[in-house]
Amino acid sequence: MNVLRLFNTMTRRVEAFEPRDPERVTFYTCGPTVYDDAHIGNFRSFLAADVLRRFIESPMCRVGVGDSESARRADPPKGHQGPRRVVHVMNITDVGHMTDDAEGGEQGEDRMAVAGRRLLEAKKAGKLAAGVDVDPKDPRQIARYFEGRFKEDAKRLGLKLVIEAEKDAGLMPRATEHVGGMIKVIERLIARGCAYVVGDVGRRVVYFSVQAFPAYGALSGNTLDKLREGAGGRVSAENQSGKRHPADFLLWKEDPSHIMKWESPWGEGYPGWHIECSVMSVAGTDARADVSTMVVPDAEPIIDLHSGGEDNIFPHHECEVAQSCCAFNVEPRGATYAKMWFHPRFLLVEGEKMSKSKGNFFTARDLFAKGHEAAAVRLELIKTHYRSNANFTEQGLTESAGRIEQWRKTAKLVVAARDHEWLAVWGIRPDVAEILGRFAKRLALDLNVAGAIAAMDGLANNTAIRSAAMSALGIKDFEELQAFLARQSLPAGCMDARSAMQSIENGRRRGTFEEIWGAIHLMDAVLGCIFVPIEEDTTGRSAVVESEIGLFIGVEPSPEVEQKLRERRDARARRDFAASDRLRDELSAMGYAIKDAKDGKVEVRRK
RNA sequence: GGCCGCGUGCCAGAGUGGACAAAUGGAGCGGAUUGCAAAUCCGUUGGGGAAACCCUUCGUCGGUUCGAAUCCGACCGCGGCCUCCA
Repeated sequence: MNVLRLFNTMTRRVEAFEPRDPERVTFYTCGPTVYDDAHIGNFRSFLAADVLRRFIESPMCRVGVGDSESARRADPPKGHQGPRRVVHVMNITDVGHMTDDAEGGEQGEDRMAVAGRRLLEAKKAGKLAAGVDVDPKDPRQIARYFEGRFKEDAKRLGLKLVIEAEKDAGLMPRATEHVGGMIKVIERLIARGCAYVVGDVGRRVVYFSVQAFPAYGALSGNTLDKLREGAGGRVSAENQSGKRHPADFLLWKEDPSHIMKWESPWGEGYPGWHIECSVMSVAGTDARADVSTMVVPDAEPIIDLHSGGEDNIFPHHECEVAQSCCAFNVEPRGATYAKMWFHPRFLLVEGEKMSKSKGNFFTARDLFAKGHEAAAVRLELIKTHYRSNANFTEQGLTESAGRIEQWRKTAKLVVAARDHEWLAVWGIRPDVAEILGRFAKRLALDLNVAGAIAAMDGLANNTAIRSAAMSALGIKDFEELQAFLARQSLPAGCMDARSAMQSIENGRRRGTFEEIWGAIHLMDAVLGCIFVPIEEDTTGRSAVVESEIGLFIGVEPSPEVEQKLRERRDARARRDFAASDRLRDELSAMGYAIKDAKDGKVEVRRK
């Protein structure tokens, strides 16, 4: 099996992923600024990181252990496969930072202040949900409010790290709780001559000196000479005063009048935007690390993997590299901070840039509120290669929902038939090992999720398997199948990898459906779309209410609908199909899709 | 102006030097089923041929190669960054 290869933004090549310790991979993702609800573009990036971390944890994944020399010689290292943990950390940026961040946070209005104003308006308009008690003047309360909402959305979308963080809060550190560490790191940077203080007491500013880090620009291609060339008159003279180089960026700003402020050696003020990630990536991935004393040998990487949206490449990640290497590496020259840089691209909606004015701007909860299941949103957001501009469409969302329904249909049949030998029943036996191999191979080559989905289809969207399982279970026709599917439930989450592997092995040896059951779990542990926590399915689409004539599926029964169904039944009984069709059209106009079922009953769904 | 990613069939989206007329899903078409639908199942979807096979396709134009959707160059288009943004 192939070693995981990814496109590394730092080297601009697809290369083998070689964590320092293959049994414990450190992964840092730049998280949300919690001053508003996260939109689907944010989640596309977070979900790409989630799929990657899930794959790295899968027993199907092999990571490189060779030295970088062997990686360079296209001589693939044998790799490591086996128990592996990913320490995945995502920060919460709850420090405001500026809306007009011209020079790294000195101008404009604080984001939390903007959010507060928006909340205040919502409160006045009565748009805030009942029971929400946020003081729009308190930035910390605002941040907590949106942080809570972010975590709710993220959990429903299956972001594993957010679920883990409920038990281990260190995995989602808050910037406001690490200001002390930031101050320590800034002090180290000043001591090493990589940062300097300008201005008089009362208005002091600490800048990072980009000239102290020769590799500045390696990540984005914006090297210092090119930056100067490209500077299109956007640099305001006002903010340049005191800087040694125009690209120098803010580490600390003394400003006692700011709405969020902390004591520091440079007076009361607030930290720059980039410094928080340098601190939290270390603190989050290694609880024992102390940023005030930590030293990383030579130019070695500090963490294995770092992800963020493509807009983060410059300036944010470029600055992070410079700060972290200068603060922690013995030899900052040539250091890269993270071994692998992973940057998912932006999302288009209906072929256009997402924007509020175009009306194609969606938060995750907008979609949930419209009745879309989180798993479908997840699949739609992960299905396109992370380095392409994905196109999110209503049609695609419907397709993804349908696909998941097919997968679950097979899963329900297979779990019920798991002890049956199926070779004898139907004579069909898909090559499970081949399918799993294909699944892993595709993901291993720069995280080809669409290819992995196709592999999943090979098992979970396979009518031959379904037919065989139906035979094994004695399900004879479509009606019986429907009844079976309504009864049969699925477990809330995937089996752990060990049990899944055990099932595959047992099933294979005994020639039972258990092999497929295990394989579906192993794959869904990465994709995360089939087995979702029961409480996630809040759309109620599986709830069935049975009345004398109707089977209301995910729909509240209403006397009006019942009446029309009865009229239609009578019309059909006297073979008045014109009237019957008219009633169906009327129901359709009301938003219901109907389907004649067994015993003269009619299934009613939302269109 | 500088730096970076992407560009595939009706749609979405794989494929990264030969097994490619191109995975997988959707949509369409034909069939089974249905009063008609829906749902489900089977087949099919560049052109020609009964068929081995031949011709034209993977933004455009060139190049490398025995051979390219796949590698290189230029151009065009989309997206990102150079100001906060996933």
